[in-house]
Amino acid sequence: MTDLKSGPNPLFLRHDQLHQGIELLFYAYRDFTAECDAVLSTYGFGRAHHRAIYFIARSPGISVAELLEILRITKQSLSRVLSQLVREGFVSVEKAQTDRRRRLLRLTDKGEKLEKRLSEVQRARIGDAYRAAGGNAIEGYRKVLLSIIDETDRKRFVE
Amino acid sequence: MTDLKSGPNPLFLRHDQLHQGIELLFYAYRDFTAECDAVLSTYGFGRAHHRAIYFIARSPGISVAELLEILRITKQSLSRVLSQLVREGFVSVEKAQTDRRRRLLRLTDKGEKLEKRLSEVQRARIGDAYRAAGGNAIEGYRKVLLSIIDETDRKRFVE
DNA sequence: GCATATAAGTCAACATGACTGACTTAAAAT
DNA sequence: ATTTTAAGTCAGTCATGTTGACTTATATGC
Repeated sequence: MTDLKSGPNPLFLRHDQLHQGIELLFYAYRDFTAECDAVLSTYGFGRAHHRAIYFIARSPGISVAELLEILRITKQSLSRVLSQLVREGFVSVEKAQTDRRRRLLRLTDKGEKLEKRLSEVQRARIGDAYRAAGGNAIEGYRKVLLSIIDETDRKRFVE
Repeated sequence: MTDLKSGPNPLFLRHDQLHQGIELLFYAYRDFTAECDAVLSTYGFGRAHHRAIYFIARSPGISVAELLEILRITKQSLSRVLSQLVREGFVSVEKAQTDRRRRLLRLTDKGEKLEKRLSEVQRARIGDAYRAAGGNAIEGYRKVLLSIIDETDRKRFVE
């Protein structure tokens, strides 16, 4: 495994450096999601509900199709959690004015309360990490994760 | 949401900056795992098999208890995938010499072949991202993710 | 206006991966 | 000899993902 040089790129990466990067992502995701999972379970919800709630909160009035694109799951999978969230009064649905086939999703007051609670937990964790790592590191974190993401979805992060 | 200053910490973080950090992690994890999932499904395996294979490869001779600590799942969940991997000849088990209750796990040649294939996919993705982001960014990525991880597990990354 | 395409929802069936709690077995430690 | 530990197992449950086929309503293009 003692790789030698490989081309003009000055950035030489050993396997163990790459594995460290892989494992950091695994452990961070594991711990990042665990906290909210605990809150959600007290509502009888799971991670799938959280994802729906989260992205509806970011884009009030998002359509079902748009949400499916973000989550990359099947209509059936989303429909299960979505109809549960609507039935229990966390999410409201209204027909779009221009295209009345589209159903636009919004959080109700009850939904917003839950969303705030969950987002506070996550903002606290990432905020603490950002502060511990420092401003320079944040930019690096963003750059690397953005490059990991499929090219088609990177445009979601233009500011 | 136009927060004003908050204390002596010079690093001021707006909600939308934190949400960007949260979403980067979501999309990156989604895309990072998707590629391997496709390979695994051709073997009739899932993500859980991959995680076992991956960490056995990193620590040949790891015990079941150690693996459970890393994955933070129940014995039953691990046992299902592990016994499947052993039955199909991807993982071998031997009793520890000193403590014969402990079962030490190793990849077989067949298991190593699969592991190499999966790791190559992941190393390529993270390697490309590292190169695209640059050496400085890598350090930032590491710092932030390390701070997201539960304190008890950070020691896994001392070099 | 009619044919086609699209957005959404639904039904049935299934796989995977997580969980709990209780129990067994073997071996180590006290 | 008793207790603790490591591992495995049994039985049942739940959440979240999948597929494929079908319906309904609406929009769009000819």
